[in-house]
Amino acid sequence: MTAGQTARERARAELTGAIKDEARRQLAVDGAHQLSLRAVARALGMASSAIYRYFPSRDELLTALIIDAYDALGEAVEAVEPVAEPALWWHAVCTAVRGWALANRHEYALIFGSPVPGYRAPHDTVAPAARIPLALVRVAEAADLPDGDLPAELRAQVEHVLGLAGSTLTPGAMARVMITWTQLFGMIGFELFGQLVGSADPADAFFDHTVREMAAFLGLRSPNVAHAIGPQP
Amino acid sequence: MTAGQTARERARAELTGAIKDEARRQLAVDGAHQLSLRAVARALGMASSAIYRYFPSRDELLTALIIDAYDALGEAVEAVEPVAEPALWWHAVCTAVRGWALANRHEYALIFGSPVPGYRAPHDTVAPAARIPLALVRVAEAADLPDGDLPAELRAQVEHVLGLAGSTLTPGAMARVMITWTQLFGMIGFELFGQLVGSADPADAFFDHTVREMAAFLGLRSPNVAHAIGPQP
DNA sequence: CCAGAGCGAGAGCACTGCTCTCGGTGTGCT
DNA sequence: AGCACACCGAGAGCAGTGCTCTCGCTCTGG
Repeated sequence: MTAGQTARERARAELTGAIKDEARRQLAVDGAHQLSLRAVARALGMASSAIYRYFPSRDELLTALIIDAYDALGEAVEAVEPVAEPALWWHAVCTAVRGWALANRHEYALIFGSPVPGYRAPHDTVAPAARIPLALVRVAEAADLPDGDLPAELRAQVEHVLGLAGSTLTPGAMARVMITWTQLFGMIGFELFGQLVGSADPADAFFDHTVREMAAFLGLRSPNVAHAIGPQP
Repeated sequence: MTAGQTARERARAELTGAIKDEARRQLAVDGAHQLSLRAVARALGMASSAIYRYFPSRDELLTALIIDAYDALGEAVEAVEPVAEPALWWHAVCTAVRGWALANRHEYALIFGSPVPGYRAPHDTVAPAARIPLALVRVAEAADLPDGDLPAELRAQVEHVLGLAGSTLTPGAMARVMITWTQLFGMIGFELFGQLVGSADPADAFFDHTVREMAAFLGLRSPNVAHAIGPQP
């Protein structure tokens, strides 16, 4: 894939990657707020102004990191191997999301926390962002989920989403997937941002139980042999 | 209430309030990231160094704003008048939360988005933060919710929370309240932070439907349906 | 082989949070 | 009433930031 590139192009791609890597390193340590272009340049031994040859602004660098984070999370989720029993598969996918979030909390905060710059350009991020809910849809499709009554307006929206996703789910089932989707990220966000500190502070048990409850809400049959296969640490 | 205060104390309280008001104004316009102590001082016609007589750092100012925001949201939620039918009351409370969030999105992002400074001091904020989940608990107490099976570890946590909240709910019901709590804020956060942009973008219908579904999940009878199916533990 | 695009470095601007010092002023105690 | 002291506002200053501009050097396509 690097064939046909001039030396300059290769150097540019390499340096772009190095800048992102260093930025990601600082992001993981100090958070998005502390990320400084000058500090990145300093760590790379280059003048701060040279960074602007690769990223026109700090926000553009952050946007690039956001897209990469979406992709990393998407890959982590898609790496979950399908299991015949949808409830178990569901549990594995949810656990993968949480595991990635806990392991990369600043990157998670970058994509699911409050938008850091004035406003994010949504169009570059919407495609990689869709990978995670799509993974949830794939699990749901493996089960035979009942439909459900939906108000007309919502039904139209959901059917449009079904078209985008190329999914065979019924609108009622898709709506429930969307509900569990928001629940999952709400719970993980609360855990990461300290909102559970007074209640379900070590959130493992709460997370595990909630995922099961949401699976039941979705319509996935819950495997009552809980001790057979436990959650991955 | 201002009796017994010296002129200096009154002036100090007044200026402290003025600083917070101006900061809140800038927050609402530009977001937390853009909030600048110097700009606040400039707007108030004072030297930037004088601000530090009232707030020792920018983060302290933000923390004060966070606590105020929690209280404002708490008041908005507690201002919801109880209704005899719990499902309706529930709906009103959830709608109040969303309404406040939409009307004060930067303040909402400040408290429920990613923690802006290195790390926030949690202990000053945990008390006002508890007002919102407590309001949800109060609604749940008005209904006769069934219990549910809980793993031992989670059950212990939930019972501890019940003690803190002084609630008469069963552990199973309390756990479901916590699940719906995280769902509610996950959904609102997704709407505010643009995560629903490709799917349920005008989120009114989705929100409305989800609140009803979560009420049914909780065990509140839906007012429009004769006898909704209760949750299955 | 050479014009022009790409590139790195440095200086510089306007801004930030924060500190320190310096006078003036209101306050509580004697 | 007088006074010591804590409090307060202003200004200068430090270190850091994002970003721009200009200057030479180098690699590249024609």
